[in-house]
Amino acid sequence: MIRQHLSDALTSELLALGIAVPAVVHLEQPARREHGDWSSNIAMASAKAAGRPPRELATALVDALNARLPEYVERVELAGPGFVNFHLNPGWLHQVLIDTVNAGESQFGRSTVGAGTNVMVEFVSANPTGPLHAGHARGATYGDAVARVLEWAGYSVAREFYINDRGAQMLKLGESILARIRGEEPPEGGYFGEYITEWASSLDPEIAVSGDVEAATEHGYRCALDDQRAVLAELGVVFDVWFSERSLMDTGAIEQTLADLRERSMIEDRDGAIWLLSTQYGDDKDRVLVKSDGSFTYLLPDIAYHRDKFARGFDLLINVWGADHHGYVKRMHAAISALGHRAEQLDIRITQLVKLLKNGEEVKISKRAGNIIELRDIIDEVGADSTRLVYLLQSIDSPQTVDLGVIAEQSMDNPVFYVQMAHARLCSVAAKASAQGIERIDLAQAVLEPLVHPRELEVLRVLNNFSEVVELAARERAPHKVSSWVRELASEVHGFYHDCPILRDDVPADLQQARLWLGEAARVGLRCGLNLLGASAPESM
RNA sequence: GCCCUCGUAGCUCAGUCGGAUAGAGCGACCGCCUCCUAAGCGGUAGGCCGCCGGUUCGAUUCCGGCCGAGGGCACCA
Repeated sequence: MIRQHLSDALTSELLALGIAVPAVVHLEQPARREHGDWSSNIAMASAKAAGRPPRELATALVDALNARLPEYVERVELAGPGFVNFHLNPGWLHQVLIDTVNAGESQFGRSTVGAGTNVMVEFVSANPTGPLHAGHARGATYGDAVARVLEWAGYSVAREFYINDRGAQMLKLGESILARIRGEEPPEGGYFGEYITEWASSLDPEIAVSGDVEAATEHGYRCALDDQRAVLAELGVVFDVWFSERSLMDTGAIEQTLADLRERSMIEDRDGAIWLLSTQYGDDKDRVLVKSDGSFTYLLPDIAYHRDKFARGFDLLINVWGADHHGYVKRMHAAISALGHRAEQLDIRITQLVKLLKNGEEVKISKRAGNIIELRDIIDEVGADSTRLVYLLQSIDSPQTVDLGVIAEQSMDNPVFYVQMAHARLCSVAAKASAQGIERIDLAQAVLEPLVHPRELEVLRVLNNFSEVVELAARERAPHKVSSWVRELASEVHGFYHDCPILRDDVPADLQQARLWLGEAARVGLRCGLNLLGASAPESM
C-alpha cells in the first residue's frame, strides 16, 4: 500500500516534469536508515531516456515532492548518484498495524494474483515399494508449502500423489517378501530393508506357502501405501488424490494418448517400435513409447497421466521431482507440447539432493544394504514442525546438508523454536494481561501515536512486507522466502518483547493498549507465516 | 562429451527488478535476569561474493569463458 502510495506520487511528479514514466517505479527499503524509509532510483533509471543527468532529474523530483508532501512523508532528500529518499513519519506503520489486525489470521497477506487459475501440484510420488526416507521429505515439505503459498496467493490448488504401481520393480517387491519368508536373501535388484521382513510377517500364510509372487506383491503394495500415507499425514501433508498408474491401463487412456499423438503427427513407427517425435519440441532425441516387443516404456503412461491432468481442467501443472530426474524435464515438456499444450503450463521443479550428517559424519545410504533413514524416524525424533522447518529453510536449488544430530538436540540451530517461542511469548503476555483484567479496547479507539520505539516500528516494517513476500514466494515457487520472513519477524518480536514492556506498572495506559495491539498484529503475522510452512503456532511452550 | 543445479564469514545458508558501507543463524569472544518465558537481548572478531573478461553511471546480482562440487544422460522405472 505504502509502495503504491509513493509510486503514485513519483509518477505524478514525473508527468508534471514531462518525463516518460517507466513501467515499474522501483522503490526499495534501504539497508541504512539514514537513506530514508523508502528510496527510488528512478532518476538514474530515467536519466538516459529524459536526456538529463540523474542528479539534476532527482533534484527536480525532490523539490517538487517537498513542495507538495504526500501523506506520511516528512521530507524527501537527494542522495548519492541520484537516489530519491523518502523519510516518513510513523503514521504509515501505524496503518500497517491496523491493516494487519483487521485482516486477521484468515486474510493477512492474502492476494488474488492467482485467482481463476486451477493448479495441480504433484509431489512425492515415491514408488510403493518401501517407506519414505529422509530424501523424500524435501519434496514432501516443499510441495506442500508451495501448495499453501499458492492458495494464499489466490490460486485454486490440488495436491496429487502419482503411484508408480506398475512395472518390474513391483514384482521385485513381492519376490523380496517371499524370499525373506523362506529365510533367503532378496533377489538381484530387490529390496533389502528391514521393513521387508516386517511386511512379510503380516502376509497371508497361504500366499507364503503357495509362493504367489503377484499376491505377495499386492500385499507389499498395500503395506507401502498405508505406510507412506500415514507418515505423510504425521508430517501434515495430505493429498487430494492418489493417482494410480495402473488405473490408466483400464480406462483406455493409453490408447487415447497414442491416438491423439498420431492424429497430431507427433509419433512415428520405426524399427517395430512407436516413437514420440520429441525433438520437434527441443528434446535431445526422439523417445520410444511402445517397444518393439509391444510393451510400453515408462514414458507413455506418464504422458497419458499428464494428458489426464489437463483433461481434468487444470491450467497449470507443477511437478516436484528429485535431482535424479532432471534429465526427463525436456521430454515431458516436449510431450505436453506434442499434445497441444503450452510448455509453460508444466512447471517442473527439481529439488537438489539432501546430504545427511549425523554429528558431523556423512550417513551413506545404500538401498541394497537397506540402511535408509526413514522419514518416520526423523519425525519421531524431532517432531513434525521441526522436520518441516529444517527442510523449508533453504532454496531447493542448492544441495542441502542436514545434520540429524544437531536438529535432534533442539538447539537454536533449529529455528522453529525461535519462531514458535516468539508466538508463544505474545500469547503469554496477552493471557497475562487478561488475567490482570487488562483487555484490549476497540482498535478504532486505540491511540497508536505512542508507538515510536525503534523496536516497535521494526516489527511493523516487517509485517508490511508480508504480502509481497507471499506473492514472490508464489511466483517463484519459493516457500523458503516465507521461512526467511517469519524468522525476521520473530527476531523483531523478540527485540520488541525485550525492550518494550507491556504489563509493567510504569507503562502509561495508552502505550500499554498500543503495545497490546502491536503484539496482536505480530502474532497474526507469525501465525500466518508458520501456517504457510505447515508448522503449528503454539500458545505456550 | 552434452544437460541441470550450486560455488557468499570457520560451519549451515539468505541476498527482491542490477544500487549506497554485503546479511542471518550456529561456532568463538565479551556483556545483560529483584523486570510480561534467558528456548531471549546487546556487542566484538570473522569477506578476493570461485577465477577472468564483457555490458552499465553502478555487478554478489545480467552475459560469455574457465575452474571446482553434486546430479543426470536406455526400446530400465
